[in-house]
Amino acid sequence: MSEGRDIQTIYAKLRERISLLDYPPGTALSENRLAAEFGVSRTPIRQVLHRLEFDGLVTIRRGVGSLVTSIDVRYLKQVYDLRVKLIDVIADLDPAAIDQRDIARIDALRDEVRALRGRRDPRTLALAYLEFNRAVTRAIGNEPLREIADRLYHQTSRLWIDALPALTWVHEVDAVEQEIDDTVRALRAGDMRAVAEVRKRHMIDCIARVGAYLGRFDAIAGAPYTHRTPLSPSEGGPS
Amino acid sequence: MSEGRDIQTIYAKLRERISLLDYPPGTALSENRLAAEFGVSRTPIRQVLHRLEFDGLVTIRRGVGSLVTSIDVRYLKQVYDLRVKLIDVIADLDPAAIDQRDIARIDALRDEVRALRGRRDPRTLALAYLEFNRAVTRAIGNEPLREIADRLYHQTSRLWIDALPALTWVHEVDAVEQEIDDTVRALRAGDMRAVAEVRKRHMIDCIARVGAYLGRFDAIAGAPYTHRTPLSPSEGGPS
DNA sequence: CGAAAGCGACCTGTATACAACCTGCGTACG
DNA sequence: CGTACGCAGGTTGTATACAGGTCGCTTTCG
Repeated sequence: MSEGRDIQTIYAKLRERISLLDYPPGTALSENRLAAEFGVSRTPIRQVLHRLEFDGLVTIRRGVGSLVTSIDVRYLKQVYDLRVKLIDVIADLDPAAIDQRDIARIDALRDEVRALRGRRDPRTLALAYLEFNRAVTRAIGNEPLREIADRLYHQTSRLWIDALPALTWVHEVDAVEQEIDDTVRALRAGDMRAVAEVRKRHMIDCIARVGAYLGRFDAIAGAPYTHRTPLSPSEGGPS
Repeated sequence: MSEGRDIQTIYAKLRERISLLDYPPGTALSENRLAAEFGVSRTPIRQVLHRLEFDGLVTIRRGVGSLVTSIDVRYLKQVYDLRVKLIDVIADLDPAAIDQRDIARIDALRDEVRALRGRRDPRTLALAYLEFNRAVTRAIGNEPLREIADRLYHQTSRLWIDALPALTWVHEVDAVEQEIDDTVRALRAGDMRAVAEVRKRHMIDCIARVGAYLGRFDAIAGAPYTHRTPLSPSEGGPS
């Protein structure tokens, strides 16, 4: 059916589905079902699932299944802290040559996002931001750092997307559009330091907004945040 | 034969063998041979090899084999630059509680290293430094950063070990002993900032020494460094 | 004698059969 | 009625058979 038969394509598709919450936390990803969908055997599917487990997006439990991980705020707080620090590192190390087509693509994304102002469509907004992030990440010259940044982004992206329905729609759209606009301007000026500052500021702002939704994200140090459709009902208390 | 049948153990063993140059660059790691050695089938071995490929320590080529990667100086230069920058990030983020046993272990390692001053044994020195690094890495409180630091270290460790025979033995032993000594002192004082500074300084010094051996490591921007026993003879020119 | 084609041994990639394991439901028993 | 046991269905883990590919040696032909 679906014609993405090579492993890398399958990996990219599944990761995007998880990142965009097409597979919400707790979803069981059966190897047999995925194998049937992509027209391959379990073997390459297993390979992909194990890599997703390494990425922290899936938990494989023998006899149970491969489950999309819950959004662990305690852990993601660490990832966010790290990502903010890495922004400076990205700016300090040598940047890559920026492809003009990437800049044009980002420019187009800004218009796409602006058009979403009147239409509440969290998934499309999230997808646009994912593409924006992908283009910006390509500007990281240090190869290992580029891979690390990509991995860390996909770990945290779900948190914002999950919070989207509870946040003020127009506010979020405007924030994304502004970030894209500021970034495109800094990219055109060739000022990677400015790009870094823009990303850092917007990331911190985003953390603040999501944190307000979660109820003091900063202060969280104890129990992990369980998704609204949690896997383990042990947190739910007696019914 | 070898009783490390679980995947994690096999992974750790193979990674250490590669890191310590027990498997020099270009070594062919046959799935069948490894499966026989560890008493398992090809399946778990494949899983380990693919993870090692993701770590940049192995290249899997269909029809050829799983080959230990060559020491690519151009790439490792990026890794080194990144690791130096990450030292500061490690110091900025919250540290983990340091286990007193780790400090004691490090203290013991210093004596082990000192004893090596009169006996030229690169592998034992490298193993000691690997253990030292492992203990220090455990002090990184930020979990994703801890994993990243571990991964990056194992990518670069081979470069120094490979250069060891060409460097001044006593000089290298003294450098390691001094780094361990300085680190243990900073750890006992609970000053993570100082630990970071020590590590950064020693890392930069090490880069300089190895760079001298490679002939201006800093200036390298072109062809990758091919190991003395290179895999692809395409670099050798016409015979 | 040289070069090229062919073949064989070995390798990884994929598919599949089987083993080990977990979960939930039905049933039987206290 | 409640609890505990057992079994059935589904899941991942492992082993293995087969397909596809690469390399080097041998052989054969120019």
